[in-house]
Amino acid sequence: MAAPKSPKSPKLNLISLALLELLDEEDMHPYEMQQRLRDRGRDRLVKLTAGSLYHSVERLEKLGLITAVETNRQGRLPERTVYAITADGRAAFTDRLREMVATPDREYPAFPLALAFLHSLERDEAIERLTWRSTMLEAEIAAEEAVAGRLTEQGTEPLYFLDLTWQIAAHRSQLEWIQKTIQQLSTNSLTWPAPASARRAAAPGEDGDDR
Amino acid sequence: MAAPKSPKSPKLNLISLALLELLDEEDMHPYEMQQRLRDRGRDRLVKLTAGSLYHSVERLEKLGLITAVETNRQGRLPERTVYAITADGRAAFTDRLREMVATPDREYPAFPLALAFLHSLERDEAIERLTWRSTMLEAEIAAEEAVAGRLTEQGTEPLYFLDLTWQIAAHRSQLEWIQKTIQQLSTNSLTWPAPASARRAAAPGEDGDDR
DNA sequence: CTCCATCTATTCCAGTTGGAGTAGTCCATG
DNA sequence: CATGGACTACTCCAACTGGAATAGATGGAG
Repeated sequence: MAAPKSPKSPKLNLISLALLELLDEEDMHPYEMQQRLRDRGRDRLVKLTAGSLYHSVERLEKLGLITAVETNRQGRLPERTVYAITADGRAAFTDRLREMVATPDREYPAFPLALAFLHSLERDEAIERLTWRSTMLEAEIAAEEAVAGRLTEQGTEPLYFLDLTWQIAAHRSQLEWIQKTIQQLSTNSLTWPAPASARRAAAPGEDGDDR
Repeated sequence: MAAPKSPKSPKLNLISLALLELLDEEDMHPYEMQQRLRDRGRDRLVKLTAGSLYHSVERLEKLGLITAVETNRQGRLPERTVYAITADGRAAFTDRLREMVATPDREYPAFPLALAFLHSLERDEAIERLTWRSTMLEAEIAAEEAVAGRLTEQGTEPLYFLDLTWQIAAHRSQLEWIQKTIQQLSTNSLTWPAPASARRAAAPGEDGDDR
């Protein structure tokens, strides 16, 4: 039973995982995969571009996780190759999924770095920008909650949109943190230093120098 | 205005931003940048590899955001080129920073996708894996809190480790969500469908939503 | 004084990614 | 029945990433 997990299988990326799931339900050709992923809204969880998709399909085939089962052509349109998942493919999907569930991945989002540098802005500007961010976040949360509401009304099992409830929870917590921080900055309970960066007013195209 | 913000300046990536900050303090050569970034623990916020670093330096130079000011060599070691930030570089740094603070970036972490697929594991295994994840998260939080505690004792201004407090808050909220979800799964208040072995006959109707 | 591990410093290259391009079909419009 | 826009279906390529390789320097153990 145990497919012996080929020597050094490279970690499947997100697109590959999404593709394997699709092919587990039905054989199809790459373009159809793209459409289906979009229809399911998977493009909110995975960066979806033609280039990467076709490349991933190729790689999955080389790894033996999927196989071409048929090629056909309509008129003079480019040839379409229909792929099917293999037993190894199913195994690889579950393996990778288990791993992704169990282990937090070291990822590098931009915002923490921005926070690390926040002190190089002026205090007032920092507050302003953070406020902007919190507004956008509020909008995002509202949109997500609308979707979640609709799904619930339709009677979709919550298990099927765990990703959405996760996102909502994450965004709510982020929003709270930001609002709390704005508050602290405004009341000076989080103190701002003499900005060493104040000497360089980073206005582009400056010619006059500093007083 | 003098510097009309070059036609289509590509978005600076995280390394580039970190490099610009370093060079704003002092001229230095690439290897030193690497060391300093590590010393400051920036490698927690930015994926730091030699390849990307040297490549970024090259690109920054091409963009005119930094310039080589000196090259020297010690013995027969490879030549070191010392770089300095330019006025454009300073401007680009602040611009990008402002943007990163203000706008939440569409990023694609792995966990939400894993959650979207969670139902293809068996219920018990899902619980087990999530429990594992929560344990690792607890460890991470403990480590981060230890660091934060030390910094506070040393009298470092909280403004200078906002990134850490952010991470702690984020991780705490994630931990809570996971624990709550494990709870719901265990008590069956979040119901599991026919297990993985029974392939879904009726596809759950996730509608394509907007936004 | 020689060997080895470790540090200094950079280069190389095989993958990946993502945006742009290509090329044919299908349909509505004037 | 030419014209343009939307859709189908890939293909290409420039840029970026990250791991490995290179190659000399340095300090300490035997």
